[in-house]
Amino acid sequence: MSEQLFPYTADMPRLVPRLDEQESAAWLALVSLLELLPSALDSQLQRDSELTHFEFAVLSMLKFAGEPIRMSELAAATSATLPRLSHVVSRLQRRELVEKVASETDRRATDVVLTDAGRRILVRATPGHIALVRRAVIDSLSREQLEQLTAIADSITNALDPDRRFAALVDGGLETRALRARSSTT
Amino acid sequence: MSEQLFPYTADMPRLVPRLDEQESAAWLALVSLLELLPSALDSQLQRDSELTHFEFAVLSMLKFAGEPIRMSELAAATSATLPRLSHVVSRLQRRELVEKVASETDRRATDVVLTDAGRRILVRATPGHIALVRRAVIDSLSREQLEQLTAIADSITNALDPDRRFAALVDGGLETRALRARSSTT
DNA sequence: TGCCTATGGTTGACGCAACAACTAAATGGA
DNA sequence: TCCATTTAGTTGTTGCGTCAACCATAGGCA
Repeated sequence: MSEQLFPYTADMPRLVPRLDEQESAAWLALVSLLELLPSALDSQLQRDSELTHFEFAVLSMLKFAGEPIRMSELAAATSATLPRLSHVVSRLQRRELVEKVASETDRRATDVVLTDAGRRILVRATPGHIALVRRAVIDSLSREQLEQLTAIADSITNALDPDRRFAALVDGGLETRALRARSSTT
Repeated sequence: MSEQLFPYTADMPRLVPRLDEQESAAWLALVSLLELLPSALDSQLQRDSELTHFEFAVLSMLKFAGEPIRMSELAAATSATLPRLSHVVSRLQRRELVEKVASETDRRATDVVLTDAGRRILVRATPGHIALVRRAVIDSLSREQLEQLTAIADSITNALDPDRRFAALVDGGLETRALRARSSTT
């Protein structure tokens, strides 16, 4: 009788140990999540606000920062590559949701700011988005599971990006900036 | 002093409650994961085996099943839409990694099987892929966290797809089939 | 039998992302 | 000062995914 039960436990050269049943279950569950959740986010935002989830994240970060941000900083904050961000920001600029400003301190650099229109779109898009996030994620989990999820996701992203090149910058760079920008307008 | 700390706690119409700090942390961590993990999987597989992660999943499911599978069944098993799968299977067919067979019982339906070449590619691609999955996910987590992850991911996918239209079919459809197919060749 | 709807799947157009190649400006020596 | 290297960002190409439209068959049911 064969022991070959799950796809990822299938026979293969044994340089790397196969996944046991528990590991396999966790991985398959995660893979399903990786397929389903992003499309759900994109289609809700696209339908209701003509934004991709990534565009929404970019606008959110800009609003959070409250002042112009370097492209490279924004890329790190959204876990994206610079080419990707560049294309997205160009599109958002064409729609007049953001503005590009040449940096004065470094003439290679580009800073990005949210326009008023961008802010309006974002504010309008947010409730529906949060509703989905709640329905799909937050409300399906207990408080304990929320903490577990945070720890688990952090472990994985840390393994994928040990140098924190794509770290969310919420603490560190952006956060202190955001507070500064905010207090200066108070 | 403003309490506006995280993007998702930003002010907005209050029809839907904002995320508190714990919810926000979990969500941001998950979003980073959703950006980083898929690209890591795709780029490893692409580099080493000229496969996307989704193509790998399709081939895996076919190997697991051990016999021709309905397109629609395969779509559910891989959490994909039928158009997406159709395109992918056509590409895989062009590369002679899978074969399409007209079903005899239902003349609208298409069944898909792994070719020998497809099996070889898959076997060659698997160790490197598993190595990444281990390095990034499995080995970063404790046994307890693996169980937590399974439960959490299942809750979320269940909320996103309550009718289980995109359920992995590992138990139920495919599993029993796979066992049957396997015992018939013993 | 004939129709009507539902199901299974394919196709083409369009939009977004990855990758590589490129320009321009800054930095760090010799 | 001059050159080499690194950093910041943009652009073009190519490939994949989504969506809508479509065709063909199956399954009621009158």
